[in-house]
Amino acid sequence: MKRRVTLREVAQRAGCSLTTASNILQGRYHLYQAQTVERVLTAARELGYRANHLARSLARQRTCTIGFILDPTHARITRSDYAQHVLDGVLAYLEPLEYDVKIISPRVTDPDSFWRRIDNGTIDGAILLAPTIGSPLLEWCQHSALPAVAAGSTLPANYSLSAVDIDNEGAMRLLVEWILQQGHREIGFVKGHPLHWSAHQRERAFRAVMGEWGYPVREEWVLQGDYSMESGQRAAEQLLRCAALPSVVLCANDGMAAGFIQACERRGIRIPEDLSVAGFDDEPLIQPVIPHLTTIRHDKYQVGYLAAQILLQQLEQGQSTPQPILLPGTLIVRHTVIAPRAVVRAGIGSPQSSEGGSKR
Amino acid sequence: MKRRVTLREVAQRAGCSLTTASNILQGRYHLYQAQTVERVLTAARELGYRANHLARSLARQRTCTIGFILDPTHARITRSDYAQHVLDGVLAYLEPLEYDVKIISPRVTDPDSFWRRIDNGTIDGAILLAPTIGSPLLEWCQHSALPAVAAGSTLPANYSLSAVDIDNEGAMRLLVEWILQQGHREIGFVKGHPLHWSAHQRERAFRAVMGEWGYPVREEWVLQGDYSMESGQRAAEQLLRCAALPSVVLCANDGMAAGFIQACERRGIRIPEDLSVAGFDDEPLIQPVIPHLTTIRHDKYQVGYLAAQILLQQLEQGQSTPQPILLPGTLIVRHTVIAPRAVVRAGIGSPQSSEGGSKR
DNA sequence: GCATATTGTGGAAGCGTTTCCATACAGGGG
DNA sequence: CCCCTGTATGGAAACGCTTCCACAATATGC
Repeated sequence: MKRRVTLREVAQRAGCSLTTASNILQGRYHLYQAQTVERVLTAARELGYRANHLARSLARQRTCTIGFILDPTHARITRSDYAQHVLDGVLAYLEPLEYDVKIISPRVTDPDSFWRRIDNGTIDGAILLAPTIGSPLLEWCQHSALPAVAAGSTLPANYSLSAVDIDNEGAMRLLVEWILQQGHREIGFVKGHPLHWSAHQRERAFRAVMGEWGYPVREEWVLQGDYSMESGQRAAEQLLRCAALPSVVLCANDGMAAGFIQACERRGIRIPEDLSVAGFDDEPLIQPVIPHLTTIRHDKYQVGYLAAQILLQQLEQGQSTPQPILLPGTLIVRHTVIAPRAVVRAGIGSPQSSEGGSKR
Repeated sequence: MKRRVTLREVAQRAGCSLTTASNILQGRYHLYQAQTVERVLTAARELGYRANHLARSLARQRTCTIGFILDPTHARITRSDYAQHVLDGVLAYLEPLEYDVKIISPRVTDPDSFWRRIDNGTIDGAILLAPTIGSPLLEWCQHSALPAVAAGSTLPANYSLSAVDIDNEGAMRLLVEWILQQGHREIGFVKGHPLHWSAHQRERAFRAVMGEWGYPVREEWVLQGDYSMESGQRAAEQLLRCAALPSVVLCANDGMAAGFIQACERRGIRIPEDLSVAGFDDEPLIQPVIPHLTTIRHDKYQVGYLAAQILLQQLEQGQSTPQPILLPGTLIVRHTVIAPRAVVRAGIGSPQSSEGGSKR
């Protein structure tokens, strides 16, 4: 393993100083005679010189590397589809800018090594992947000087941290309003994982729209889930024990919708003839299972892309005030939601409160 | 953004030299008086000192970071399920050892910047994710001094590069022999992507076992695919145009098997009553779609884990001779393969050539 | 012809560590 | 009392690069 070529050797060969070689290789040609520039450039080429980023980073006091930090409370999160898309977006934005991405997935719990693991001087900034409620990441972030942005979680305003996420509330409003417009009034809801902000946001939007339209939420139809397929199944089983059934059930994500539908069909409930079901996320992995799920689609790739962009902005023009960015979702109408029996071809309801439900 | 605490400040506060502070913080307590050790340690704690890895790397001439390098010929590979599992394994092995992982996904084609992108002094070694045939990665690797190991591709012997992969040939032999033992003789095959070594290995094993048992391969039943679901569908459509059909079709991966089965069912062919189908990979994402697919399972996580292990071994005890590691697959018998009509409850064939087909 | 810009170049001090080696001092054996 | 060994510590040179600033040499203005 032969030693790497250093700048000193290039300078020597070109017969000039380190300074000159450094400047020229950084493209500051105008400072020097064309002849000198030429000499340095050929020397570098002939020796196969590649700058040592480590030394450069140390001298420049910036590494051009950002950390993609996985929340330790998720188990093996790289396995999640979500993480992948976001990472893809991050890479897509950062690659052309010659920024590197370091994956950090702290598995230690002790706060000291945790901290050390993340911020040891090798990254300029951090993208926190979907920090959950009470995550040590957020705690860390409050005390750290390192610029950071959260990707995939909309944090409450009291965190002074930029965040990029899909607009959970807006998208859920969209869905609920559409459902109401279809004539549904008896609406069930399967909640997401209680440690995810998104779960609360989706539920809150559901309740808000119901309130605005003046329809009550029946609590026995609101079921706890945790975003997993199995929890969707459990929710279905629980719901089917109720005396009366809603006409539609909204699941806080597609996975639970899939589980829910499977469990229903196993019990002889036909979807959508007997019961309408809607999902959320338009998860491509779910599509082969439940091909016709009516759901909300949003762009996770874009979340990563924008998060990277925001972070770089912060790096370049100093810490700006944290701005939350919300990406809108779109309603994907397929075939698991139909109008409820009672109102098929009858009058369709409209909001009772004057103007609450406009989309952002 | 206040400056980081440096070693110098710790030394100053502890009233000792840089050397002393450095040594003590590296745990070389025995060199110093207990009192001094104590002073340095508390000084560091009080100031919240964290070593700058950059400077350390420069001084030590190793970065404790390895690159996880995506093949530029894959588009957006982070999206593939395969990559995720391997990455997961890599992280799992490297995290406890305090190694960092840098994701590098070169999107440039020009070989110079490509090279610079990968090896700029910031990584000690590289894990190449499933390099494909003719990939620039392999070309790079031949000329680079950086230790590297390929994960997820079994390279031909002339590449002097360690590789960790699933045992494509062995696993396919397992499957084909089992299929033959079920009594099948008329066997179709859907090939994988022609730029993946695995595709050739799987096909080669299929042909080898057929040869060893003395049964011909009917070329009109050997169809080109590319590992995608769609290509499985196309293969089915093409096969169904043949005058005669095989009794079983082996697809080189689960995705194609899923597409194949869907296309068959659409045309009224029942699986497995009319036609048996086997997959390969036991892709969890496919399972919800085709729950009962008979297939081969292997451990991608382990591929990453071992690749990382091998790489670190190379780093620590110098470049050893490249060793290929193959992880065995296991046969998962579910319900998409049944004995062919003709031989149900009849005599079962056995190898004609004496001893070719033993598992490795 | 002199003071003043302008242009091209290099010296040297960082950046924050590690580590080789030297030094200072104490104690022990002759 | 001197030499040797061993222990505790610090000086200083790396590591490879960037960049501030000074300097020399030439060109410009009056």
